[in-house]
Amino acid sequence: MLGVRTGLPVEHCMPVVAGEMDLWRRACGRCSLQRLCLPYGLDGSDIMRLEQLVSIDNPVACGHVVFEQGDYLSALYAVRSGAMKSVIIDEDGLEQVLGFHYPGDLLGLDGMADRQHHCSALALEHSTVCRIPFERLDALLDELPSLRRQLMRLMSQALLDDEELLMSLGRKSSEGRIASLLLSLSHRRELRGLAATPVRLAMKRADLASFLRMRTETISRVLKRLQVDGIIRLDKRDVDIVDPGQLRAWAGRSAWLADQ
Amino acid sequence: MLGVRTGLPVEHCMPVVAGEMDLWRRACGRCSLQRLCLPYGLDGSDIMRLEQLVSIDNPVACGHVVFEQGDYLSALYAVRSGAMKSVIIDEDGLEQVLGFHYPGDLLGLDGMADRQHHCSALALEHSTVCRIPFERLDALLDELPSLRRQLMRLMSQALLDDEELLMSLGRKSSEGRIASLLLSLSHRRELRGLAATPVRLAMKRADLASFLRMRTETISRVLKRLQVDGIIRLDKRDVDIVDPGQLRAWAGRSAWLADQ
DNA sequence: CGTTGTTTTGACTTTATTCAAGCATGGTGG
DNA sequence: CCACCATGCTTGAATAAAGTCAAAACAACG
Repeated sequence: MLGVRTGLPVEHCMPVVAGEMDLWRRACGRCSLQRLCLPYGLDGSDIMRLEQLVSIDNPVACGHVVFEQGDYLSALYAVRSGAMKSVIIDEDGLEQVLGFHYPGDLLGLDGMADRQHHCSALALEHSTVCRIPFERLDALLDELPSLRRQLMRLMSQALLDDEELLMSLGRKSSEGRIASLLLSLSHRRELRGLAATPVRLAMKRADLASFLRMRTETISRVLKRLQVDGIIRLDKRDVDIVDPGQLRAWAGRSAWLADQ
Repeated sequence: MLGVRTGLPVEHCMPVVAGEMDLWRRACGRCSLQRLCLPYGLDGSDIMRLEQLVSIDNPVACGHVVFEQGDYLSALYAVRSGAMKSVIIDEDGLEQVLGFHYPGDLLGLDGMADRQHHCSALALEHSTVCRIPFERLDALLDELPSLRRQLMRLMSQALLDDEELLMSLGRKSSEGRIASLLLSLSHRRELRGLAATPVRLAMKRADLASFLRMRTETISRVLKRLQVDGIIRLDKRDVDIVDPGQLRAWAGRSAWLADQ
């Protein structure tokens, strides 16, 4: 049903649960993304209480926003299907991509400190999100220790992810950065029960460039080089990882020597 | 007392409370860093309960570690005086600096997900830290909603800080990155009630280089350029910000143009 | 089927890195 | 107390990697 509704290819419909009419409110308990998302670690009755706050928003069309930088943070969001990016627009109006987000990822965590969104989240393709009203979540956190723990785990994990990004941006050549990104996208597919290898890039080259701090031309050239070397096979936005070993070698190879 | 004990210049002794003998256990309630740290937002009796877990560790000598990458996360730490850096050592043994930390900053947040430290924290100068045993903190979080909220605020803020760093690494020329860092260090001084301008760099050039993803030679050259332009005055590790306006201009100036 | 937006390619330039010395500084032991 | 060594910092010249600009090729969409 939802699958039909969203009209997405099968791999983007992971969180769909078949059956009843009003599954909107009871989505978490049956959602296949549970273990990546807020419900992980909760027992049955706790999940039911969580479900009572969560609502599934209207689908978001490609290019449309879920929330905007500067918005009052009235809710957190979880990606349910599709793919999103988070961006910051600076004073000069330039866009910086901060991350790409897939089903199960929580959005808005960076705005909890001052109840304000510091980045915008927008869909890279037709997507759906779950809305988790913040006030009610905040109240529930004091009642359900396991929910509190899981949210903190997710925040801690987000910090870790940022560190990993910082690491790869810091030490790697442009091929290394692209290699890292491709491996990361591939790994995220595996976490969601999908095949590791044909990775579809939902974002355009300019988004990749912004995220990896390079120019679109460089992205293009590096992808080409990786293809020529027989490491990937590239067809528009579909990347087939032919030689994961060599890709990992690139990702691990530090561009610079140590200083100390 | 503590001030004498640590033998630090006055500005590094911010959290010191004068008077009684065993103030170790009652430090939070009187600590001048309260509003930057865990106790913020707690009422008197809650602070007392927090204090019961917090202990002040032995001073850490310059270059020594508080915890090491890979260690079991038995506690979080708060910087009490001095300055620290957090680093990750990768497979090849190369060190990447992830951040610099000042009194009131919480360390170890990125390891809460899997109860394991993912980076090492070491002192850049003689420093003291407060130790917050994780098990007991975790238990207390379920009892004190305001503590739970403050910890989440701090984690959210840490995410925001990472985003800001990613922004500046992404868009700025090498002068811009150094300008951003100097302004950030200066701002942190202000947050702690110190004068904005003479900023002392507790870290060596190699640390700055690793953090800002450049080479020590480049750091050297850029600092020189900023001095020649009359924006800063540099004396070894002391930086006097002569023209904050121009420094901000550099920090804000994007190195690259937008794409689309 | 033309208009628009995205991606690729090529020639050229800039910027930061690399390599190689040289200069301070601070601590140690003779 | 001073020579000496280790460490950290600076400087200069050559190099390479990635950025810029311009244009063409390609895909998508109405």
